Amino acid sequence: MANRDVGNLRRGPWLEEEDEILTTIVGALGEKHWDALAKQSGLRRSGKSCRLRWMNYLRPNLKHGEITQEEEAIILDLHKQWGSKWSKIAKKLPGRTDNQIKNYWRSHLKKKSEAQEAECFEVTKSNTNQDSAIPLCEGSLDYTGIESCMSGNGGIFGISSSETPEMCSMYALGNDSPYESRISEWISSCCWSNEVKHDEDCMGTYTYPCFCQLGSSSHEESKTHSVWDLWNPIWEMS
DNA sequence: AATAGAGCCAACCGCCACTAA
DNA sequence: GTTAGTGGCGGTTGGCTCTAT
Repeated sequence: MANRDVGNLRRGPWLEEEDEILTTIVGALGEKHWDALAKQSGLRRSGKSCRLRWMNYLRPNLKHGEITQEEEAIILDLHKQWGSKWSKIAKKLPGRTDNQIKNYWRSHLKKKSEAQEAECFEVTKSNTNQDSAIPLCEGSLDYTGIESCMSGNGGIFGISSSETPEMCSMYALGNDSPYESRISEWISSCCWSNEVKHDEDCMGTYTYPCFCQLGSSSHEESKTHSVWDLWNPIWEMS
């Protein structure tokens, strides 16, 4: 990466000497007032650049090694819950920066996650002779499917099976949607019912009877997936 | 050995929120 | 209430390294 000086400011990779100066000045002045700190340091760097270098590389207690399997599992799980809230996820992984996690996600986990997402698609062309399958877990939600999947215990929306998909949609998108508070009830009830098999921590994958709509035909089958995959698209839309 | 393509990651950019004047 | 300054965040860029051909 070539240095690209702009005006009086240096850009591009940091030199060892610059790191030493920045470490010294942050030690003396603290992690604040980055613009003033940058000027006082004599570094030809912007305050933003100094802050970024400190936060992502020089800060004490940062972990520079590889992401562990435990950390990877946490990232995957939290990304399912929160999406690309990297700084929020980073707070749960001491020593890791949001930038590290973001880069790791893009280069290692995105494909893995997408592969898991693909499992959500009801690809049963051979069974139905349909050319296209309707994804129940993607952004364009099929509320009929969701309702059917989730209504066994009242559903996370608080609907009964007699209510319409439109009502389901309305609840999910409304400001006073009850799903957020009901989801924990739903999870706990599912965990202890015969209807849904659960894994060890009750927050991972579930197998539940699922009513699948494929084009004009439909069928019923068992489905194993994370509850968050059903919940997140709704959360993002609300 | 040379080259192309993919993957990785540090750094930058632009936007937004917050705060003080 | 408005404006300017600042910090924080997520998305993007681009150079370096590795791997396959």
